[in-house]
Amino acid sequence: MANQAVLTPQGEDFPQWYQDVVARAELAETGPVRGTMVVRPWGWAIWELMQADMDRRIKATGVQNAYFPLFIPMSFLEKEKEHVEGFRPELAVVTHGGGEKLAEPVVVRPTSETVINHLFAKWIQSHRDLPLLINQWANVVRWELRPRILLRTTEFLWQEGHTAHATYEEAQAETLQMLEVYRAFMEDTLGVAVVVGEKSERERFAGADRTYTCEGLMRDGKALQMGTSHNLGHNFARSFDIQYLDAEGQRQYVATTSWGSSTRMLGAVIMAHGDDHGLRLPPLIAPHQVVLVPLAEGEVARAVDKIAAELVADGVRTHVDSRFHLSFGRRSVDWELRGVPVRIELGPRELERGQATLVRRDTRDKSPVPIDGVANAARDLLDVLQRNLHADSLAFRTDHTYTVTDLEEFRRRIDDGGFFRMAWCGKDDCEGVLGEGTGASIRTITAEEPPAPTCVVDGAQAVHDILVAKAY
RNA sequence: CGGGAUGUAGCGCAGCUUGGCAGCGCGCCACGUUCGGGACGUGGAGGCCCCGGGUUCAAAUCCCGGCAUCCCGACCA
Repeated sequence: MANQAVLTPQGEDFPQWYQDVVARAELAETGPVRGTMVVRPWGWAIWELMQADMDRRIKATGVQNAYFPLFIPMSFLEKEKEHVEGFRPELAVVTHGGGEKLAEPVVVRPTSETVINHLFAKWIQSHRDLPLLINQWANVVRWELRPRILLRTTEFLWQEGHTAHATYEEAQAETLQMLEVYRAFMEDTLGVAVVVGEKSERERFAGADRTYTCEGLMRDGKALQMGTSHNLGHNFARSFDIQYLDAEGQRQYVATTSWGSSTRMLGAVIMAHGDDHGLRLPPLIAPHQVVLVPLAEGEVARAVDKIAAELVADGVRTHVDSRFHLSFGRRSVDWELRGVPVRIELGPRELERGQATLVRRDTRDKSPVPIDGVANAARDLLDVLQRNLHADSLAFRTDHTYTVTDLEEFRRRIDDGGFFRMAWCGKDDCEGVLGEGTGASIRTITAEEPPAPTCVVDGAQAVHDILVAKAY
């Protein structure tokens, strides 16, 4: 009891309860170099399921996986002016190799537009080579000043998609298609309700024409960017001279896109679904979907094994916790902390009555179920949980989205967290004013009508509906 | 790079003011009793007190210098 942490969200800048869930669910820890992360087996097992699901969705759009180098010549980055200016402050630069000072420093990739576009220029000759749709799963390094475990780490693992198209319009369509892939993944697989929208100019990816984002709302009221999709227009094509011969025999620049999602999503799942008892995992990404906890060895354990076999036969990821040297309470709470969606507990008295206890992690409700039907009941519960977590997340976001028409009201309430929906004229100055002293930024520009006719900042004609929040 | 703090057992910390045997909780190991929501008892293992220098009979403790990490700002998937 003494060491039982209270995981109540603090509403602080970086809440202790989040760190507690990460640590006590044994998901990840900090590496030896500032800001690096170690993903522990349980966290990695979750990540693998997320990765497999995302990978399947990406490939379903016709994208192929490939792999590109970790080291990029500095000169590659310098080819795209905005790009290098955007990333320079957070580059890890290698100056020595093989005991010698390098003639040209190489950077550890912060993202791979430059090296991939360099190769695109070689690979693309004809309009028949287009579209070229590539994705890579890789680790990248950004020397962030303020790392946060899983949410912003110096090194992180992600997928980055890079595509080249014959026209700007096709690139735009690809950008939006991948945004939709992300949205569907976040909502259907992770159970996190997200807002999709475009980024403002100052939030845009360095080198992009247009940047789109999926923003989730975390339990502490802060927004988190969970995936981005960029239309890079002809910017990189010109810098890297990626041209093709069109059907009329004319040389044309391609239009490119890039889009990415990272291990940050693991942090997002914790922050969006975690509660005072630890992690709550959507069944689709739960390494164990059902854990069975027998109270005793012998007859009870054998009955549990039989239920487990039924579940396995049904394709349910099942685990039997036979750590009899630990108390029942410990075994039970362990899986709760780790977020396992459904538990089946069976004791000797229950066995006599022909019943087992079915426990769901989302609500923590327990119910007695006949042993004969408990495997089916557990399997059915998985679908219920998957939907319920999303419903919870959506309800939370709806409850914490406020329309404001007055700048003072916004300033007064922004610290309480949530999305603030408002009308905006689109001017950079006004965005600056919004952020001043509030620490908030425009998270998305949605496709909806502005909620008021005039900009909340300067009273000019409003052209955008924006969502503003504090963010990670 | 500015402001604040901290480095002591695997983890979390006390001890420092006022120098005098290296401590506590958790975890770990052994045995026993337990096991329906983070069990208990007994016995054990585990230390470059961040690093370097200085003061002193004596330094985790005082002084000087360094390094590292964390928190708060600016930057960011």
